[in-house]
Amino acid sequence: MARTSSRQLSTADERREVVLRTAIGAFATRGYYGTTTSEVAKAAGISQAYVYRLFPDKESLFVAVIEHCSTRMREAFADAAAKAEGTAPAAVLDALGEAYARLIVDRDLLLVLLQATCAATEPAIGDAIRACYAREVEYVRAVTGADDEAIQRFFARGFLCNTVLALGADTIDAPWASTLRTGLRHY
Amino acid sequence: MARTSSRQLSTADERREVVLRTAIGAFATRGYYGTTTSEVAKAAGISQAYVYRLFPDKESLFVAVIEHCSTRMREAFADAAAKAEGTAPAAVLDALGEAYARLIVDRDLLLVLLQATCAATEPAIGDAIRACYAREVEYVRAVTGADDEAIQRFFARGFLCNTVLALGADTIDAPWASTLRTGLRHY
DNA sequence: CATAGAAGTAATTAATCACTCACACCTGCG
DNA sequence: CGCAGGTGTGAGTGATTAATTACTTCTATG
Repeated sequence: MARTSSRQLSTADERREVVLRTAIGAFATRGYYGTTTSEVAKAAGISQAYVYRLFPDKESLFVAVIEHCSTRMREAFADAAAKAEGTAPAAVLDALGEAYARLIVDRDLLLVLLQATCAATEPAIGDAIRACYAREVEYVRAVTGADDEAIQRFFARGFLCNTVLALGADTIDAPWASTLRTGLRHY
Repeated sequence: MARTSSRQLSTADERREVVLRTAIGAFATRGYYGTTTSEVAKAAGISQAYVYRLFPDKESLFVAVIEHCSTRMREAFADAAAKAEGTAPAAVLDALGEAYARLIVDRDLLLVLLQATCAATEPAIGDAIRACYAREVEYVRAVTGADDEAIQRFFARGFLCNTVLALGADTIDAPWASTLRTGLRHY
């Protein structure tokens, strides 16, 4: 039978999806070490024990979250790149920047990647976030054809955005904050 | 009597200094939540209990570490700015960039600021790191006379450096890593 | 020398953590 | 219906944590 809405239980795969999505918010605000599995469970509306049915351990869950965010980011880039295909490197980069600006509406998605960077000394997490940025950089290179310098500028701008978000500088009315925000698109 | 080297005990102020300096390394690698007061104590060569004689709690210690790093950074900028005083904004900014490149030799100093950014949802830590960047940005503005865009570029480059360091991308031999490193000075 | 007070710690506390296990409930299928 | 297997949890486990307490050792000074 096709999945009916009269079902009370979800399949494990559906639950995993829910946990993954809700865990983003938790990890984004308090990072890997600062987030407890109970908080994740509560956010997902399940018991803490069941988190361990869906993921072998906290580290695996965090790595899965990283990969989820990384994938969503690349999908957003792919959308933008498809529309700007064949134009000059600078134009494609600009389209990707636009995609990034729209992505930023969901602050948590980018903050998770920042948090992952901060927890990169944990081997499995370091591997995951490095792989994420490796894919990201090579994807941008492939789709834009831009040179090293332009790609670097693109990512530097991204990291700036992340920092502004993490500091809450996007909602602070002070010269230093608006200087860091200069020219950043937001929706 | 002037402080003799035959003393076995340090003064509390001396100890506080030592703890502050050694705690930088601990907090830099595992962040605020991930670092235990025992690790800090061990690194400083004192008992865990004595950490609480020198600082009221873990949060105050971390805030003190942030301020210590922030101060050292501004001192480095002040040195560089003094030498480049009176030259064009771009030249002063370049001198500050050079100072930053030399500062980066001590990875931990910058990583602490990155970790503080990630823990900025903790109110006291957020206040400290925001104040740090507020001072930093306004200092750079005052000493260079550069416009918003140039200052923003300067900090974006700094955040890029921090991320490269945190990822270990400075020692990775892969295209994505060297693309992110493009043109970055290092010593 | 005696002693006040500072330097320093071992031992402990209460809370919280990641993780486990035994068990209950639900659901599709023969 | 019966029952196999998937969904889900309550009630723990031992380890670790930030923070405290009660105590010892050192040292400057009168």
